[in-house]
Amino acid sequence: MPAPTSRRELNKAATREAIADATLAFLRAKSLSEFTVDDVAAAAGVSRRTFFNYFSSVEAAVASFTQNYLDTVIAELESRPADEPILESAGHALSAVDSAADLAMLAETFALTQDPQLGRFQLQAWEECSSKIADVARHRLPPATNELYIQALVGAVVGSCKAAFGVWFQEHGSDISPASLAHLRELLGTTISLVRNGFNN
Amino acid sequence: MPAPTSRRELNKAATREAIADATLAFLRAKSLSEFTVDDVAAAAGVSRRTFFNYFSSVEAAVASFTQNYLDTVIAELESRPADEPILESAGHALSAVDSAADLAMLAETFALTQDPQLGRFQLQAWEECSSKIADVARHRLPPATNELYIQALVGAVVGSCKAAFGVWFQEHGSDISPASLAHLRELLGTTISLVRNGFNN
DNA sequence: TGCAAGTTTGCACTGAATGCAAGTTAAGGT
DNA sequence: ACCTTAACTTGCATTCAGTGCAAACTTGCA
Repeated sequence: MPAPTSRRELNKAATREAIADATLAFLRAKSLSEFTVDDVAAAAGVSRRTFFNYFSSVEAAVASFTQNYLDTVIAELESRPADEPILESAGHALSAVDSAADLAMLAETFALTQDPQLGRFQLQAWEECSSKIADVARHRLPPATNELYIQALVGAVVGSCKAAFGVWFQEHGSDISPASLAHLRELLGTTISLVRNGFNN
Repeated sequence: MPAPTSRRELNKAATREAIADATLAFLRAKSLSEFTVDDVAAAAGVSRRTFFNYFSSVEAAVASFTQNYLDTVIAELESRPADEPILESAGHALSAVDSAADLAMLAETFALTQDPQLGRFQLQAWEECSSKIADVARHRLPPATNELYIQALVGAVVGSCKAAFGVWFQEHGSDISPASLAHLRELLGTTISLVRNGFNN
């Protein structure tokens, strides 16, 4: 991936990250209603107006972390061989993304989901993810594949894996130790195979 | 269900419905940014402040339709015999709710989902639905059942059925004819059996 | 009838979100 | 190095969302 890295791009990316980070920092300390966009903008060293040039709300700023994580998984999925069974690819893609940073973020976003105001935006990130995965699936499955099959498959995979992450988070909180990660991978593996082989065991 | 129907309750329910209906009426004609809460409140014959006593936003008001539909399905699910296999119960519950009014609403909410601002709230309705179904499942499945199994199952069922509704809507739009409804039921049936028997056919 | 509890409303206030125009900064050609 | 152009940032002004509060009004009940 030859990043089209002009100076402008770099600045934008840095600003974007600064804003998102500042937002997250506030959320670690306070709830949504206890700080304002002005606070975040100031902390990120940027004007209020610039904040809104990057994100349409504080909620959207936090959701960017989840989006990043999910996009990474999707990139991983796309890089799998095209003839691999798609559920197997999914399993590998999920296992491949396990850097501490990524997963710590994901765990944190699960914690944030407790606030429905933030949860909405997280859900939307997953939804967008679903539609991107559906695109990938459409290209990988035989061309004549039923649209229902594709969409139901993606819905089931994403829905159940999200649930698996939820179970993991409920048990381990923000614990990112190797043991915890191994458990996560096991949960995801089990889930994928349930989807593959059916829930009627 | 002995409705605890005092006069107060009736008034509240009527007001709530009036507000939700007025909101929907505006959305049929205009997009979110083209009218205000004041407009809706006026149309519902209620003050702006009262609108907010019932719903925290226009988006939440529309989402109430989806919530109602999903709650109906859940009630149906709960009324199934406790020893019926749970995926079978799910299939029956989905088929049972097929009044034209309910499904027309559902189709409409799918159309509205195009606006992400509204979509977020719809997603949240589905999410709440998932957690309610998980409660039901926890009571129906053997007590020792793995939490992962429960959550993954519910995630898969809800995720794939939502997808099935999406496919149906994409093909039929707001067509509520018997033929269209038959097709919907077929799509849902196929989806449930995919979840039951696995996507790896 | 009359009191207690539940509801509606208006008012006031904070802060989100967006358009616009003026100021800054980077990119690329000369 | 200089200038032009396009991209980006900022401040300002405006509209409207959302909430707390207190005063009016309804309903439930003794």
